[in-house]
Amino acid sequence: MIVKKPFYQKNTLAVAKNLLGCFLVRKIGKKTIRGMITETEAYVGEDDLACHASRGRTKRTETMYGEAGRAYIYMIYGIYHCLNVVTEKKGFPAAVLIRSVKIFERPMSGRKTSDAIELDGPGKLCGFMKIDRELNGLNISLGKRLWIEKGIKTSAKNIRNSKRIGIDYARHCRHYLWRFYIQF
DNA sequence: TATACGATCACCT
DNA sequence: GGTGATCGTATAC
Repeated sequence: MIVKKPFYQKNTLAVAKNLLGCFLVRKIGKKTIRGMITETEAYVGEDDLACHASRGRTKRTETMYGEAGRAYIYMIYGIYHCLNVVTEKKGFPAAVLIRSVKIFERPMSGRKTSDAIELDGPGKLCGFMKIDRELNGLNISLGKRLWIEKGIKTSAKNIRNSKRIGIDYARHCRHYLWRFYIQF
């Protein structure tokens, strides 16, 4: 079941938690890759110094100011891409960074190991799923090329939170516990 | 026009 | 623990 727009219009911290256990789906031609979201981070508004929108509305952050349920994808360190989902009301810049997914199905038939593939890190995730800025602004509630489906049930018991990664420059905001991950 | 740096990762010690 | 890769973006001049 494809996650629709109202899901993304809620409070960003709630969406970040709700996305845990959902499936991120990427369709490339006939191939479909489906991975369970295991780690997210929230970036909320211009007052959040870790959020790209803290420097105001620019060409790059324009997508974050748009309607909920769009993909905000940017390049980082010249080599990697990061995938975010835009949340909350149109005009309010907020998004959830998808940091990690776990893929259970085996990519190659005949492989003996049934180990899940851990895509632990936004750069690795985008690399494996071939997500780049070409998909920036895509409406992911339509179920075309990239979307999210309802997944396993999670509860407060198996959701953990911590400080966000790699944003030590964000003064007091770096202390916010806006990173969420699943602990089974 | 020029410069500084980043929501990362792999590899090094 | 630390560092280099590598380029788009923001900001300063």
